[in-house]
Amino acid sequence: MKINHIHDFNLHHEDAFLALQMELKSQIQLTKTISNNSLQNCAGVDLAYWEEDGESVGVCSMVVLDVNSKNIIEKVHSVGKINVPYVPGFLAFRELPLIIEAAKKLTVDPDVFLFDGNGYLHYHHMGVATHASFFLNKPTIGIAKTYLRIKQTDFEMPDDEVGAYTDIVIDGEVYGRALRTRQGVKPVFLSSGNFIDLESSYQIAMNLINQESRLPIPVRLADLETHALRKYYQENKKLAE
DNA sequence: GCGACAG
DNA sequence: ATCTTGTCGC
Repeated sequence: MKINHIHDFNLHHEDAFLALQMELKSQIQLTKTISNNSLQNCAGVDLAYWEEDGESVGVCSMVVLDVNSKNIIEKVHSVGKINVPYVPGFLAFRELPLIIEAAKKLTVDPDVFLFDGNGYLHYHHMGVATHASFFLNKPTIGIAKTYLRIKQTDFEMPDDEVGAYTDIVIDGEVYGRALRTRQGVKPVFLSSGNFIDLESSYQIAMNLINQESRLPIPVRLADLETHALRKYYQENKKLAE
């Protein structure tokens, strides 16, 4: 698929990262409603890391699912050296290079991308799901497994029922939801990435939950895929020595 | 010094 | 994210 060129990553300092986040946050659009009926396919995105010759290496995999049949339409991935360290609030800068590289390999255009991480639920509304949307030009949704505490605001635990949620409100604004995707399992933290509203994000995410995981199927599959790919690359590395 | 900290 | 064993439950 075609990728927007909005900026490169030759900037490696937090103040530059912050300036870029402030610039992009003004372009976020969270009013669009997207119904499950209008959805054809949905992509899940995740990364895994390991060390190789003292360097950090990562693999990003995208799994595209047909929303109706729940069948896998396409799988792509990218591998490469990771040059940016993880800093809370700046995850996108670490993961985007491989995300973009993987997206370029897609032959289908997913209607929506689901990310392992936050979107609007972020210090500056610029989680990886939101930031990636500017490159992908597609609606994105963020699904984080642990809570990112913003302005000392804790989340309210939702009831232990499938689909139950509590809005995460900070300074009077709804950032996202603590969402119980499965009964008896810890909630996930849902937020819009971009080009979609929170309620649609919720409906789409819940429609992709099965008994396998608390994560939407495409994200879960991408998660499994990155682990399998890491194992594959590490074993090939050993064979090469 | 201590706690916080998406992945 | 990753390092790791057993263990409880469907």
